[in-house]
Amino acid sequence: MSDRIPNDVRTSRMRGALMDSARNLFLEQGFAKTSTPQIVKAAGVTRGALYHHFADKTALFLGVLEREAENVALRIDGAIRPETTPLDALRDGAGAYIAAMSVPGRTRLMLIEAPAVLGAEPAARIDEDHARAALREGLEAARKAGQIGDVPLDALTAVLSAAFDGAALAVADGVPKKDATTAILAVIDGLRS
Amino acid sequence: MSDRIPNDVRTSRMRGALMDSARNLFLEQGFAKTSTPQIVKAAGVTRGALYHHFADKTALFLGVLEREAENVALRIDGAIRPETTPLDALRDGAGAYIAAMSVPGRTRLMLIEAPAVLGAEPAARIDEDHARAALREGLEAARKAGQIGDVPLDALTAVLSAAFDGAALAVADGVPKKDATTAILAVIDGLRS
DNA sequence: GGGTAAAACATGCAGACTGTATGTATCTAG
DNA sequence: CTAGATACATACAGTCTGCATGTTTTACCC
Repeated sequence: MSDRIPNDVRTSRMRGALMDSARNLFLEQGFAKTSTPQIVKAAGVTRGALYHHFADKTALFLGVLEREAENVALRIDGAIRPETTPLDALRDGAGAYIAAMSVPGRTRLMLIEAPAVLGAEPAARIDEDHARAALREGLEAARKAGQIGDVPLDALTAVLSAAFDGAALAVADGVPKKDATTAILAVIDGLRS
Repeated sequence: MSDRIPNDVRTSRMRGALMDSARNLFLEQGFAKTSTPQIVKAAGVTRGALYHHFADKTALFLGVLEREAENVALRIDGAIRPETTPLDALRDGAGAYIAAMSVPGRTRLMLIEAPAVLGAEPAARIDEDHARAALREGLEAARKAGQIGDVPLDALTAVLSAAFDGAALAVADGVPKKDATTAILAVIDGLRS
């Protein structure tokens, strides 16, 4: 045949297709209720392909999750104007985070299922590499600028990150986005010293 | 045999034994990695008994979870002295919550797996009936007393509840309990108007 | 207190899923 | 062009969940 496809592009296409199908199904049904036969059927391939490219079902989930986290982090970075004060940057970032999380099913995927499927610490590590890193740097900058008091940074990052997640989940549960944003901003502003 | 046992006590004993075994295994291994054969083996009965008393595996999990949430709520209520101001009561409650959550595996069970297994809203409803109710009332009282500003209560409750959870999870992940408490108290104190 | 209905439990079975082992086609490199 | 590696398909073993069907124990009524 004349349609020779190099192995590397073949691989990346297959991995992409599997992750696309998996992402859609995970967003709709969640991880547990999505079976590998369903995923490969939606992608038009067989389970052999899946298990050739991913060690197991959770490895596929991990891949999906990392792409998702990157997209969220991108939207946050895009929302932060460089000339603002650290605390105002946090405020902007909070709004962008809530907005980015309003993609249907995304809160369940990233905030509910990821820790359950991968374990709390591995899931936190993914967040650590993306949105949470921005949060921690923001807090550090705010403290160096004297905008917030002397609170242990690791703990404060964890607590605030969870507060952001709570706001996003509340929105997904029907709380008006405006109210959730008001609440998060009240918490951030409260840190001001 | 002379050891006739009335059905109601038989039922409550069996349900209790199953929930005890399940709780231990869930705390150790998590929900997904705990099989019903394991649970009934630890309880010294068969799967028939389990499926006679519980509709399915998640119903058993629900029972375990409700008992756990009650115990946590009890410890919080016990820590709040009635004569304190609303905001100080919140501070005491926060400490008690973090302490109550330090039972090994409890954060994973209640904060990680419960939303994943039961869904975010049903899990929140359980919390709503226990610890979260106290939080909301505390916030309402603090606002009526003029201690905190005018922030939408539902949203603020959700955000703060998540912040508490984040503190408890951070402790389970190795953050010093003292640091986590400091961070949570900083957030609570920040609400003071 | 005997006997029937109902509840409590045990056993056996069907369907589905995950992960792996093995087979075949396609690509790569010398 | 050919040997070997890589990509994928097919087939299989083991395990799990939920249900259906048995057996035993308790409840109730005459």
